Amino acid sequence: MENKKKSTIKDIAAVLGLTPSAVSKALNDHPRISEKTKIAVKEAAIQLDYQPNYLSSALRKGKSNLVGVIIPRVNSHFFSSVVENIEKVLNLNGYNIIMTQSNELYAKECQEIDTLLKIQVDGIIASMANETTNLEYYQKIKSKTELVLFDRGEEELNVDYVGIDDYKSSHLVVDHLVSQNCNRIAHIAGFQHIRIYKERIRGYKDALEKWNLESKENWIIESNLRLEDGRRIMQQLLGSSERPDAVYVAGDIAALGALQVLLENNIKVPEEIALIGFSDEPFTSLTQPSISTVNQHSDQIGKLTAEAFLERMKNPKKKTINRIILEPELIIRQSSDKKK
Amino acid sequence: MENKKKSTIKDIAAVLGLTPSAVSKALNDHPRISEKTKIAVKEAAIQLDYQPNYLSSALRKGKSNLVGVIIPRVNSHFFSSVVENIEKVLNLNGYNIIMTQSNELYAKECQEIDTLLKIQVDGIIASMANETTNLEYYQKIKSKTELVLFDRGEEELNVDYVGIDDYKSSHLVVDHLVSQNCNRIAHIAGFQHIRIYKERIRGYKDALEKWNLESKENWIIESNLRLEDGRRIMQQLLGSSERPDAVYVAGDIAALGALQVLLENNIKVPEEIALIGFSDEPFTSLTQPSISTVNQHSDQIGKLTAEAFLERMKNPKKKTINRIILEPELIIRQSSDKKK
DNA sequence: CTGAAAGCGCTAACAA
DNA sequence: TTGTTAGCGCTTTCAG
Repeated sequence: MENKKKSTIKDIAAVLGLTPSAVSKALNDHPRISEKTKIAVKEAAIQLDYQPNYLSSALRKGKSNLVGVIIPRVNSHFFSSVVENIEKVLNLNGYNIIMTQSNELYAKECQEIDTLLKIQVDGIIASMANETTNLEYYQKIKSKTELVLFDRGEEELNVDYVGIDDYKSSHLVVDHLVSQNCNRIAHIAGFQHIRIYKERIRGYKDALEKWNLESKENWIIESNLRLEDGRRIMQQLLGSSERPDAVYVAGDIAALGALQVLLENNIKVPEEIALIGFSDEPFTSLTQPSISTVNQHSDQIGKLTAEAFLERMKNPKKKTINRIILEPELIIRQSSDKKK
Repeated sequence: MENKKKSTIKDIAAVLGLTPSAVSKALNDHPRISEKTKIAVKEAAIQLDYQPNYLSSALRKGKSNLVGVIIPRVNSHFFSSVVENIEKVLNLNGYNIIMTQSNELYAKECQEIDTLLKIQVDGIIASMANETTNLEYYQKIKSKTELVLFDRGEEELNVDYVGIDDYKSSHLVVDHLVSQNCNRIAHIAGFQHIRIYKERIRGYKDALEKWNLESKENWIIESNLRLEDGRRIMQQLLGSSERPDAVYVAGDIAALGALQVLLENNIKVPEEIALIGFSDEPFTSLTQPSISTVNQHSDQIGKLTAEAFLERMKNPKKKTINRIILEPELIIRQSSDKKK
């Protein structure tokens, strides 16, 4: 069995008859080291299959160049695309990311935060779990390191944030539904304690008012927006005395559940009931009928979030908070387009 | 602006009039420390909002309790579910995972490997990128730390492996298609240089032979199995002089592309051409018609891979290699079921 | 241009 | 039961 031996700068130093400090400087292209020794050192490093030890240099420098990224679920196109773009930008700037998922659970989120802090990440980029109402752990992050939020973030935390205009999204949705002659529009909403969902509800209500449409309280139903939530609530809406003629769902997965129930009940979509989701998950274009939805520009969000983070790292003491709000884009598909 | 100050065992020691080493022992429940001081230390740790520093303890102990996980793409149900299950098991055993994705690119994979090695992970769990043919970097992992592979793994590397029986999968698929009276079965394959795809091709050929069906070389087309590959190859097959009456695709995404082309050409699925994919990605049940596919038991693979890793950590010198091969399961949906 | 020495935060012998 | 000391691998003054 081969030996799992890792070589260190000491080994390189020994081979070349130098001191570890000289080797360290050579490897880091320190200006006051001769080109000759630099070349020799780098040569030897390759020979010995030298791999720098992050732990020790991070410990010494007090900087790990690691960034923790916490997302609710990895298996969602929106979040994984955001992370991909964050990673792209941060890698170019010498950072590596540690991606973790909360699975929408508060307890898991807290655990992940603690782990990341123990690992001594240089900062944390996060989108909060649905369950999270207690901001204590996020305050803890703030007291120990840098924090930037995207999509699901609360204003009270007073940190840099990148997201879309959720209020406006609802207007786009309602305006479009009205143009399709819908006037009994229900909203399968996310939990009101989360800012983005609250904004979507607020936008929905204001848009209804704008068009002089009635806004029934039992047409706004909050939930976790899982598949089964969409199914359950759609069933509930179908059973109610006053059926809506359109349903605006604050998440695509729940919209899919709602669609399943509609089809199982032989209800024509969009003719009898129109349907609109949120996030532009890829599967929305695969269903029959395809689901109209709102594009959140995950690539832009990822890029801008990473840039906000880098900016914050350069200037940790800056007091002004950066809030970047992108324009949402309505994607009209079969589930809400009666003309086709 | 609040101070981003992290407290250390020194701070705790100072508060209680102890030495750092005593505090360290107390925090780690060392037996030769009195209950009284343990309680006092833990109390003070909470007061000071103490967060252990992984870097230093890892450096000292030569063990980071970090495990690197490299997957081709995070945005695939199969891989994200495997990772989720790996994480579950490893967390229970005191490990944290660092999840990275190669995006199917060899260069990215090498970069991720180097990063993980620098971070001094205690081991790496990986599923290889499609592009990877040069095993040099995997040899490098082996020479520095522990390695366990799942799904996409090569036998020559001679490391612990968890996967399904790909050869048998193809038999299940072909047997089923034959039962549906298909006898001109094409195969949109993965690249032959990857063992699992080679096995699927081998199984496909042997199964055809078993049923005395002709096996045309231009009915086996290798590709990257992306959506556009599925589209392109399906188009090619439709244009060929001898059209198949069934297509077995080695990946669900490519199968989706193939389905799109079939529908665009008004070909009845499964009546004119039957279709079967691979991996049981959730969207396969959403398409119209839904896509038959092969279930790879991602949860089991994740769990068993993590257990194999833990076993290896307990006994790094063990020479015998563990190869765990699970039974595949054919999931019959509309795209291949003519009776419905 | 290179060397000597100290130290990041923590742990583990060995002493006391 | 607690303290002393040395050191994990690397960086960084400060000397030479």
